[in-house]
Amino acid sequence: MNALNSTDISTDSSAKRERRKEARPGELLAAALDLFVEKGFAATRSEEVAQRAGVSKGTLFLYFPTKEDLFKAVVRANIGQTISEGAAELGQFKGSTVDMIPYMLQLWWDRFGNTKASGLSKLMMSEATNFPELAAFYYQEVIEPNHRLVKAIVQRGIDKGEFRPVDVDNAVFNIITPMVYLINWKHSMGCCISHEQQINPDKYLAAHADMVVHALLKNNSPVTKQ
Amino acid sequence: MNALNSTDISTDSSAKRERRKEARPGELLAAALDLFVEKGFAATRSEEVAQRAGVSKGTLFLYFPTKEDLFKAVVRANIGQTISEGAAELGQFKGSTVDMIPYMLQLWWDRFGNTKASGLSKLMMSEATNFPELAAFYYQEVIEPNHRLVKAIVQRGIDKGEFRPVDVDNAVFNIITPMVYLINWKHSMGCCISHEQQINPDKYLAAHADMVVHALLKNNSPVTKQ
DNA sequence: TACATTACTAACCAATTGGTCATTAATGTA
DNA sequence: TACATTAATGACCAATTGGTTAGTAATGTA
Repeated sequence: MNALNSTDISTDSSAKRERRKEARPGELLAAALDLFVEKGFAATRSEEVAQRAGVSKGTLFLYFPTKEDLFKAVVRANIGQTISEGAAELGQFKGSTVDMIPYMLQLWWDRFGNTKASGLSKLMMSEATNFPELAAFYYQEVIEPNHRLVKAIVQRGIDKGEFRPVDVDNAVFNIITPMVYLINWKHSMGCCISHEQQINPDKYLAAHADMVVHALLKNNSPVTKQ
Repeated sequence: MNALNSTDISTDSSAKRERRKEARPGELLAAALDLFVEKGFAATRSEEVAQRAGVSKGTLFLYFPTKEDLFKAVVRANIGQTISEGAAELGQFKGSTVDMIPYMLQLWWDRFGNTKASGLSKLMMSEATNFPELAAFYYQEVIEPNHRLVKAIVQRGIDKGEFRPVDVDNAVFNIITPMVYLINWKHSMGCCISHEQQINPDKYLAAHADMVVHALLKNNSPVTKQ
């Protein structure tokens, strides 16, 4: 496009060539995360990744030897920190476990669910069978620690006499899976349906917290707030 | 392999050529479902689909003009019947809603979750953004009816005075999403982790039903069975 | 200003693969 | 048995794309 003004040699397309060795990997990883999450690994063209990061395809392969390496780097770059942070923050919670549940869910949403990194969840689910070793890595670095964290909270509630003695390991799923579903939804079906069918995260979160607390509570004595 | 016994002309590879016009589409769709679920749409080679169905690539394109058409046919071929069946079966349930919940979950698992068709869930989640119109179709043909069904049951419990008056629309998610998670897990991470980390569907289902019932129950008076 | 270094580019290559089509052979029929 | 029909094949094509590399230009330095 813009084929006319050929007087000036420097067309729009040939912007200034920049050398920014330190910034490239991060920008490429960010672009790749976006595209992988949106289109899947195989359906994403590596040149597209480069383009979105503002470099040529050659530059992409300068920093990541293969497309698979790029994928692995994307996963590795976006996990780890959040869970340990959240665990630390929850560790010093002093209130009742009943209050802790909605607090934890909100924290999880703010720090992960509402973040670009949450796209990893759907990405890993989609590509798990294509990258088994990476899926196993994701399991032990993300899923398993998350389960341990939630399990500890449920156990705390039981130990303090707030919760009834449930099957803790399976109760964890009841707490976590609706959250995971919400983020996966956001990155898949959520893009394809009409506005009025969208899930409202705030209401969803509140209702879920309410359900979880009632499911665990020993008796139905009035909860802190409605 | 097996390059020696060239005496017999009919090698293993050249089996008898069969003409089975009626059976081909179904076999191709079954093969495609397997592979799409396992590897994703883009990562699945159409020749592989043909091979698994026992035909040549040419035959595949004889029945499905393009790979996308094949994908759409796979989705369309695997939805519809189960939901209405389940709805009918649940419609004539006469017991308490408390008993209806585990019954429904088990029914859902037997009729859908434990079936090849359950792979559709992960498939649609993976490819939703690549096939938005198909995702919307899946939403209104599968997801929405499912939600309506579960919603009716929760509403029944409230109307009969068994359940407390919860936010019905969001409570539905609490019931459904752990089930969806289970089948998605089975087709993704489940393939990549060690045996002792696997989810036990029976325990998972039982624990989930227990949680749901307790979450909805008006008071904690003893439930039918432990 | 001349030179060395290297981040970056773009043209290019080789392999893959969705899709086509002329040919082949299974089946029905007279 | 001869012929017509058509389901099925597999060699083939064109387009795509992961990955390479020779060359270019930005930057530091003497």
